[in-house]
Amino acid sequence: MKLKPQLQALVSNALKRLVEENLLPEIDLPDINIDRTRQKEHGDFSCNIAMLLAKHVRCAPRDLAKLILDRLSAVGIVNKVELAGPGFINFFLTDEPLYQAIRDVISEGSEFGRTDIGVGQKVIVEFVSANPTGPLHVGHGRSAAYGDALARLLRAAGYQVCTEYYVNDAGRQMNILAVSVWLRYLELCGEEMDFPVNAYQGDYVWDIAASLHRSQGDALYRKISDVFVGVPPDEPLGGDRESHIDGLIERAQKLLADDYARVFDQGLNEITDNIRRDLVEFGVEFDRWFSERSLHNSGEMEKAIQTLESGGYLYEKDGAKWFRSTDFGDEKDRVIVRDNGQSTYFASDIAYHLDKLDRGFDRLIDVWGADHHGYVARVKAALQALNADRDRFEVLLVQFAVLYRGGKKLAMSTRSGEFVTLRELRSEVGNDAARFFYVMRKCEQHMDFDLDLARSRSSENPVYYVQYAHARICSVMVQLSEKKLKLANPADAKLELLTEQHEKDLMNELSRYPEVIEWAATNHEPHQIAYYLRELANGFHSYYNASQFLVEDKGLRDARLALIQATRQVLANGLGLLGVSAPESM
RNA sequence: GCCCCGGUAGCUCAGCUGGAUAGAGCAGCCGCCUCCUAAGCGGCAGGUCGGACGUUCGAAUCGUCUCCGGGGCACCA
Repeated sequence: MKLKPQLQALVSNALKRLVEENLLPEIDLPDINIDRTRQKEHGDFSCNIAMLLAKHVRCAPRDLAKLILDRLSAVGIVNKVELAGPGFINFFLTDEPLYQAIRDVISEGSEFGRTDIGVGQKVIVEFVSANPTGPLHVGHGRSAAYGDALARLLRAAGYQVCTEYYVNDAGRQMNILAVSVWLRYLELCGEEMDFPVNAYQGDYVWDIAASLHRSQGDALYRKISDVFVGVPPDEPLGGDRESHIDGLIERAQKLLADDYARVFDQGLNEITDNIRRDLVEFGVEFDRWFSERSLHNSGEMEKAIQTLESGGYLYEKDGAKWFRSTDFGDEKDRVIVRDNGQSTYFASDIAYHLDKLDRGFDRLIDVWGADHHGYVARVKAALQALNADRDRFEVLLVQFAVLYRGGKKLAMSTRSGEFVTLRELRSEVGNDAARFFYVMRKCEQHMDFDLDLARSRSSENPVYYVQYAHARICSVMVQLSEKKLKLANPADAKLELLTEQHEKDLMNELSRYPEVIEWAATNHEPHQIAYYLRELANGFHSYYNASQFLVEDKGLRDARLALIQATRQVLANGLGLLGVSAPESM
C-alpha cells in the first residue's frame, strides 16, 4: 500500500480521537497533507495539520501537534515520530518500505508506477491538429511531444485515454493551399505570373504541384490570362492580399469545376501523409485522425447550429449569423456563418467538441498553441450554451519554442515558408534529445531551444545523463555474465544488506516514483518526470562511483544487483513516458 | 486599451497547490579513473525570488497595483 495514505489515516484517526475526547471541536477537517521532507533531519514525511488547525481551535500549533502526536497509534513502518519546528509532525520510517519498493519494481516491471487515480474515467486528448497546409514545424513539435507525453502519463495514472488529431480539411486555408498548388502547377506547365503574396510560398508546394503534373499531365492546365480575369489586384499592385487570393479561389473553382477537388485533395493528402509520417517517426501515434469535413458531411455541423438557433443563442447581423457568446463570459459575440454562407472554423469546432462529448468522454483535453488562447472562452461558451458541462473541457496552452543556433535566434513564419521543420530538427538533434528538451519545460513556459546544446553529444546534454545511467546498468549486467556469474532471482535478494547511505537514497528515489506519476498526471506536467529522472540518475551515478556492485560476497552482490536492476526498470519506465529511448549501451 | 503566459544564481530553468536554511543543470574554480563506461562523482563560489503594498503564525508561492519581455484581441485557421 502507498505510504502517504497510510500516514494520512494515522493522523486522521488521531484527530478523531481528539474530537471524541472533546479536545477538538467537530469541524470540517481540511485535507491532511503528508509531504516528503526536504532534509533528512526532518524525517521521511511531515505533516503540517497542527499549524493549519491551530487557529480554528485557538490552540498553539505546537501544543496541538503534541496532542495529535500522543494519539498516533503504532504502525510497523513508522520508526519514530517527532514534533519539530513551529508545529510539524515528522515521521521517520523503517527501511521496510524501501525494500518493498524494490520488490514492487521487480514484480511489476514496466507496470511499476501505475496508479489508479484515473480509473473509470474516459479522457480524450487532442493535440497538434496543425492545418494540413504545410509541414510540421518546431512549434508543432513541442505540442506533439507534450501532448503525447501527457497522454502516456494519463494512461499510467489509470485513465482510459484516446488521442486525436483534428484535421482541418475544410475551410479557406485549405482553398488557399489548393490555389497555391495549382498556380505552381501552371508554372510547371510553362506559364509565368506574379505569385500571390498570400499564397503558400514554401518549396513543398512545388513538390505537390510536380506530383500533380506527373499524374495529371496537362489535364488541369488553363490559360493564365483566364485565371486572373476579374480578380482584384494583389498587394504589391496596391490591392488587398486577402481579396486577391479569395478571387483566385473563386476563379480556380469555376475554371476547374470538378477537377478542383483533384488539386485540393492532392494537397490535402500529400501534406497529411507527410505530417502523419513525421509524427510516427517522432514516436507519436494517434488513436484517431478526425476529419473536419466529416462533420459537414454527417450533418453534425448543421445540427449544432440548429441547436444553438433553437436555443435562441443566435442572431443575424450584417448578413452573418452570430453566436451570443457574451452571454457566457466571452468578450464579444462571434460569427458562426459568414455573410457569404460559409460557416466559420468556430462552427465546426463547436460541432467537433459536441461530438467528443457524445462519444462519452468524461474529460476533454485540448492542447493548443498559445496563440489560440482567445478561442478558449468562445468554445467554453458554446459548450455551455449547449448544456454541456464546461468544466469537463480543458485547454492547455503550449507557449512558443524559440530556436537558437550559435546563440542567435531563428526567425519563423509559416506563410513565407521560412521555418525550421520538425523533420529538420529531428535530423539535427535526434528524436531523443528533441523530445526530452521539449518536455523539460512546463507547457506554459516560453522555451528557448538551444540547438547547439541539444545536438552536442557531450556531458552538457541532459538527455544523455539519464540514458547513460540506464546504459551503465545494462553494462554491469553484461560484465556479470562475462565473469561467469549469475544473479539469483532478484526477488529473493537480501535487501537488508543494503546499508550504505547511497543505497538508502537510491531506494528512497525509487519508492517516490508512483507519487511523481500521480502528481505529474493530475497537474498535466510531464516535465516533472524529466526532473525526477535526472534525480534518479544522479542517485545511481553517485552510488556507482562510491560502490562496487560485482563484489565477491554473493549475498551483497545480489542485493546490489537487485537494486540497480530496479533502478534500470524505473529509468526505462520514466523515459518511456516521455517517448525517449532507453539504450543498453552508449 | 483589454486578455493570456513569463520574470528565481552569469545563462537555461525546477521549486510538490502557503511551510522548516530557496534547488538543479550549464558556464567558472579545485579535486577523483592500476577499479563494473570519466557522456560519471565530490567540493567551492554564485540569489534584494522584477518592484511596492497587503493577507497570514509563516509568502518565491495567495490578492491588489506597477515595471519589463512574449503572445493574443477577424465575417482567418
